Amino acid sequence: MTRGSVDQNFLFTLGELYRLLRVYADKEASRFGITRAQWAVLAKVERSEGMKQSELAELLEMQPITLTRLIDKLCDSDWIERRSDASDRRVKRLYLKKAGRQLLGKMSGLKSELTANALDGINPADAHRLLVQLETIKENVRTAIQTSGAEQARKEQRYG
Amino acid sequence: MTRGSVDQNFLFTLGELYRLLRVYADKEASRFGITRAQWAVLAKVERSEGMKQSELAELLEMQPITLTRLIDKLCDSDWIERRSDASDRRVKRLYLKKAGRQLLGKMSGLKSELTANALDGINPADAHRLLVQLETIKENVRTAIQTSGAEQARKEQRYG
DNA sequence: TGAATATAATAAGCAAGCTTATGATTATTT
DNA sequence: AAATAATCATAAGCTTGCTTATTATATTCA
Repeated sequence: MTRGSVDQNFLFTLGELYRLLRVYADKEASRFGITRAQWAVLAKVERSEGMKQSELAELLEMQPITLTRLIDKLCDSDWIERRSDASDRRVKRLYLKKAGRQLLGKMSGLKSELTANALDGINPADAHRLLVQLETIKENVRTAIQTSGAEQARKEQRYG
Repeated sequence: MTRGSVDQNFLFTLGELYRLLRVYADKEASRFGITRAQWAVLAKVERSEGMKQSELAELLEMQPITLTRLIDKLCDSDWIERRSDASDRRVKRLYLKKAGRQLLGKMSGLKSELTANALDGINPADAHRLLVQLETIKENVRTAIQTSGAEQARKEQRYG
């Protein structure tokens, strides 16, 4: 099998899968009164409480302002809270509140269920390899974005 | 390696990768005056000209109205055209125009380049397997969405 | 010290998804 | 034949991404 056939599909297939998965996860998560996007943020906060918003945005590969608005909603629902940093008054640090911790507890089974349904028919070893490959690709794309940005800057400097 | 570790990551990792890939592809596609979303539509039209909008929306896993707006832009740019169906006057069928065909020609190298950069370090056999797995997962999720919808309807009928 | 620069969070406005609703047309049923 | 249901494209309004700009605060360095 050549790379040609992959060329034709990888980029767009991933987009289509993402759309489906979003619909699916949103639908299931809505039973808990939360969206998939908010859930992703809440789950990351659980894994590393006390982070700055800017750090969290980087972990989630999203822009700070995008995160700000998601956090607004999580705070409105009393699942997390912003606490001002003592030594740097620009910074807000994020902490789970009791209701947030309880919600995550209730939702832990859902994530397993969604993942299991999505990966149905793929054996655990393959599933693991798949995940590793997705992480590799993430890293590649991150690098490519930086490289193409640098390329751009270089050209602008030369020709601008 | 157990499925547990995959549980913790698959769902959200895919979302993060999608976001990165979107930024990357949009950035590169913008050199051609097109967005990633429009490009995906244009490429599908190329592969099967004469499709109805509703068929295309299904192929792209997107809502008809979402597609309508993307098509509006592709038509504005004179890359494709809507032609009314002779036997069913509700239907519009989509055809590439000359400029669209030319644009796709110019962009064919870009798709290969983006894919190659993203899949750097993954050998062709693995890349192929990855793509097959993504298609499997797409099918699984499509099924899961339908199933959970049916489940819902059944419950509503029973308890509503 | 004080001015320039960098950083954290937010804001405003655009893009492209979604759901729900509507009008036009076609298909089906009675 | 008429009534009912289904389908196609579109519309309006919401969400969650993005970019670019603003405000407050920290840091650097001359």
